Amino acid sequence: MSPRTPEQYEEIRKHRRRHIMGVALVLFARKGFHSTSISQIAKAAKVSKGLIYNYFDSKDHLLEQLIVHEVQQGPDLLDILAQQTSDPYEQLTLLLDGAFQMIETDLTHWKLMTMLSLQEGIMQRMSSLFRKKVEDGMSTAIRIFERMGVSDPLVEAYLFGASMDGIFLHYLTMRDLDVAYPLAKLKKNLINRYRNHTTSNDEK
Amino acid sequence: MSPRTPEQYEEIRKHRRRHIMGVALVLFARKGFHSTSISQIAKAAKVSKGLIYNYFDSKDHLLEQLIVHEVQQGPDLLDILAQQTSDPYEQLTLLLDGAFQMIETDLTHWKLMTMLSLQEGIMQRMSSLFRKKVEDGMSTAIRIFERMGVSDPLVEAYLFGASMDGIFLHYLTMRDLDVAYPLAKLKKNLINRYRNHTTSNDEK
Amino acid sequence: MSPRTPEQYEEIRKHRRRHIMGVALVLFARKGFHSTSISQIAKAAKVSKGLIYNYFDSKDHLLEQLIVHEVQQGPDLLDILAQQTSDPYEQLTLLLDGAFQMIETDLTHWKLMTMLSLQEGIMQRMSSLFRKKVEDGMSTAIRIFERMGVSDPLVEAYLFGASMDGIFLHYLTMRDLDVAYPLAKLKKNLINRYRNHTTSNDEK
Amino acid sequence: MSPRTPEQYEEIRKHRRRHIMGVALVLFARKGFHSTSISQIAKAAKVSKGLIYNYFDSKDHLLEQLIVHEVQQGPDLLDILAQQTSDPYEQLTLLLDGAFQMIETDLTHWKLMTMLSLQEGIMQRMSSLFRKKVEDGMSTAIRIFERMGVSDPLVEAYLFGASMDGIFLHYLTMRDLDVAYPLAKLKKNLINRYRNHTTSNDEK
DNA sequence: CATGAATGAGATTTCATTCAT
DNA sequence: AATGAATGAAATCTCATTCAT
Repeated sequence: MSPRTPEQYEEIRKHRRRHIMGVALVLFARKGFHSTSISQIAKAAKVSKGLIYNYFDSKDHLLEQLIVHEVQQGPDLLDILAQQTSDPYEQLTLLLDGAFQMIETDLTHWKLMTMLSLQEGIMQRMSSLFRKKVEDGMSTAIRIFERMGVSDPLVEAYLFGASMDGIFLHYLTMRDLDVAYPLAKLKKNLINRYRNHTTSNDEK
Repeated sequence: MSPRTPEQYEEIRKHRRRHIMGVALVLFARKGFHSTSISQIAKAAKVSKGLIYNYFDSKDHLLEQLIVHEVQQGPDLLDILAQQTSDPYEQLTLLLDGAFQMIETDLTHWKLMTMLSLQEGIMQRMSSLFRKKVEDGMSTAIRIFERMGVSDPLVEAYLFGASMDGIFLHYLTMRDLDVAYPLAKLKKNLINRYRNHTTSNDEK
Repeated sequence: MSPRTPEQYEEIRKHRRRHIMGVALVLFARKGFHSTSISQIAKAAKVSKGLIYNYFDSKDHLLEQLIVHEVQQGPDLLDILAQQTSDPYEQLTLLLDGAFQMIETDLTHWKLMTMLSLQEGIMQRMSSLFRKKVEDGMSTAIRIFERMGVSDPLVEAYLFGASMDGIFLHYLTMRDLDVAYPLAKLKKNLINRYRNHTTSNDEK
Repeated sequence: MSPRTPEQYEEIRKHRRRHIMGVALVLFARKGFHSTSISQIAKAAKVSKGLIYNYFDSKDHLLEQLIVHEVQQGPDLLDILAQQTSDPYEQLTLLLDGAFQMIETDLTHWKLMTMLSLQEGIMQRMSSLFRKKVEDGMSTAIRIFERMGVSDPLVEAYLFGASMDGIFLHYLTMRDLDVAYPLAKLKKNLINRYRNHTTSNDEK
């Protein structure tokens, strides 16, 4: 009879908002932003089209919120793992473990972000957000490689990051083509590669 | 003013066709398939909308032709390079050279294909085409690594491929964010890495 | 904390109702009926959307109530003024004074009514209401001019009314274009014009 | 077989454009801008909704074009008439004749412009256009009254203009309420009023 | 072979109105 | 009595595709 309290409304809004964003994330990641219509999102989320506009100003805004959430979300996997141990090799191992584990659970996020990053004009709007994120990640990785005594930690970090994303990319592609991809073996190989990396690239 | 021969007409058609495909490739790669309209392609190609339908049944068909052309195009960079020398290390060096050179010229192709491969329902239709392409590339790479005496050539090939695509991906992303990316250094590092790879990952 | 009496409730309702109508009037007059949404009215009135429907059946009904109120409101400025003095010239002066004073305070009402009267299908519904209002106003004005001895009191009344509304219309338009409008001078001129109007148009 | 020449296309476009604008003008003037949908315009013009967007970027743009056309259209009725005779009284008579004749033919234009001028935010965009138009009209009128020896030509011009628009406004309103309006009599009265205006308001 | 006007299906967006609380 | 989340119909707008010329 009496109206809901502001807190209850707030709660409802938060839930619904998350729900819609979750559904949109999956659809955007699966079919791309432009090929996903608001109608499809509404149907998948079992809400009306109108409601989505109650929560987001526009389709673009919905995407933007999604991106912001994604970027703010990942509170630096690197940082967290780096604090669990001080041995850089172990840090790397943990990092790899984490990343390869994440690949299964969070592939949707990764896929969406990668798709968007390839599309002109979408990421640009939020480039500052990203630059920060990228720089933070890189500096952590660089520090690890520094302490491993790698000759050129910066390049090593770049290469490491590229390998990881390349593996993700191939994994995704292969999966869509129904071709097996030896994720586990690649992981083991990468770990081995850095086991006593201290000397691997320095003989020059 | 003599009427053109059928052959000349044929030639003109082929030309036009290629021209339209080229323009479409660039636009698709830049803004994505769905965000590029036929009108935009027509305007960019300086032809009428109607003419495009004279050459392609539909927008989807245009994309399909683009993909087929791309796939058939690259007559295995790997193969070609592999024949220039028999020393596997040199082959790898040439391969890297070729790839890093291509990165500047053919990035558009790579970008489009990668975007499409992430988008559900587009590549699936042509999956057989791709599987073949991928398998061919892989087997060539595997052979190189085999002859270099790497312990697990298959995994090495996968990793190598992933690194390359990861580097491309990062390069593109960074470029869009106006951040410098040390392409040259990465290349040198990769070459060094394989210089005497024979022993690098085998100590286990 | 004693429960409110039914009378108090009634009072509150009346108050709220008027408040909403007042806010709606301003918004309708400013942006037009169709460009003003119930949400905007609710926000401006600091009540919920639902509450508005508690007081008015629909947006159309709200407008209708507004019009009825407006029409019934003005209990004939003309009549009132006419009773303050018996000299027709003084009556006219008072009328002009009143009208030009009202122009600042009640412009919103005038604007809304004029907008609506230009819009097909809105006033028609209430045409009987209006006809009455117009006829009453006219007959009062006609009587004044009659007693001033004007040769054609009816036409004079029409012309007088038209001048007044024309001035309002121009004043509003100019104001929106940030152009000064000599309201005071026009008023003085009008008064002068009728000072010894007895003879002004009769020489024919 | 062969495509139409650019000139033919240009002709088609011009015709259609005018046709759509004509239909839109009538509907906007009748029901107001916001209450008229593109669908209604399309249906009334017997074209598809899409075609309207082929000619106008948006509904707002259509309105804007309409306004620009209207404003540029009337190439100063005042100016034209002013040149037909040098006697200011005759000029005024011609002007009144012209205006009262126009009232029947061009009422739609007048109505639309008046409605729009009352609606905040529509005319503002084009305020410079209007200011110019208004100033031109006023200065011509002022010059006429100057030469008639009126004591305050500026105020007289304002009053004259206001009377005209007021008459139009009332005429329209009355017509919609199915009440007769003595247009002809008002015109005659106005003409008489200025016949020997030279002395009418100056006795003070 | 070539053009671009025209269509119509479907996308995005708005908003009056309902309803559970 | 009061709230604002939720709906759905209708509006604006886009664009692949057709077609007369």
